[in-house]
Amino acid sequence: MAVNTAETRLEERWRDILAVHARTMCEIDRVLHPHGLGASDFEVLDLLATEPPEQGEQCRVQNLVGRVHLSQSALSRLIGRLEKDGLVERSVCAEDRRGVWVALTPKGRALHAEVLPLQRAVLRRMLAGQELQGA
Amino acid sequence: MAVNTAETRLEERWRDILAVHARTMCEIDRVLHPHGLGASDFEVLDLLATEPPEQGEQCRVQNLVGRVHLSQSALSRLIGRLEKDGLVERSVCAEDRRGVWVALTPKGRALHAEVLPLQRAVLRRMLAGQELQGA
DNA sequence: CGGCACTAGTTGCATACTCAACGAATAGCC
DNA sequence: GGCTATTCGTTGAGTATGCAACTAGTGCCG
Repeated sequence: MAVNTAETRLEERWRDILAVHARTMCEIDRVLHPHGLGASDFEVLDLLATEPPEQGEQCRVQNLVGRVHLSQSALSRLIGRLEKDGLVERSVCAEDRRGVWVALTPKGRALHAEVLPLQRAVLRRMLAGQELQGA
Repeated sequence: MAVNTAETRLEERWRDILAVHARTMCEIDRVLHPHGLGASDFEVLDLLATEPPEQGEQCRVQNLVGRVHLSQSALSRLIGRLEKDGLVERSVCAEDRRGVWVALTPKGRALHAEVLPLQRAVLRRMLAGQELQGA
């Protein structure tokens, strides 16, 4: 019975994660959609925006993979879409010519600043009352 | 500063959820793939398997939507795939002929029993250390 | 130099997802 | 009965994703 209980709690916890994830993700998508962004797009923009500014918000694709929960190919295409929309710029990395620098354009920075409060608001709304951890 | 901290914690919590979700989901997929299942497939099988047995593990599609984090159309196609693989059976609901009953076949029940321990193991592995679920 | 292994990023292909539109059955209302 | 609104499930179209294969560049060892 003790084992059974532990199993059940694990199961419940997983269901919770699934539920919170789905609801929040969906809501972020919904809120960002009018601005032409999806949740993953925002994640990348956000990462670039919070890069050490001395880098000029520049970042190797390599650095992004592993911080976003996306395959390398998906990230490549995502950056392609962002570039097409004029939100980021790609440039070859001089030191290692295999690499690609990705940088936020002014437009990208502006859009990020615009939608950041929206995303935060969703987080506050969806993650509140969920305080199972912390404290 | 206080507000800023709260924002940051929210952000961190969201990142945690994202990370745990991605890692666990991916691992479940990896473990289930050799058996021809994905994570969503298992979720539906699991739901059907834990239905009140007096129903004969039968369930309306309607009941499933809302318990899986999938659109109705995605669920419809998923059930289609499961049916094609002989894991579930569809039948029209006599009382409300718009509805569709979905029932586990013996093969489906057997496969569920086979992979359940695998999924549980992943949960134990990935969700442990994330939170000492005390008690 | 030449060759081999490895890494970075992109692309072809197959698959699964969402949204919107649809067809069928039901429920309510006159 | 007949009519409209609603619900249930499926299907069409467009998009995002992952895997595997590919190109290009680097590093190492001979």
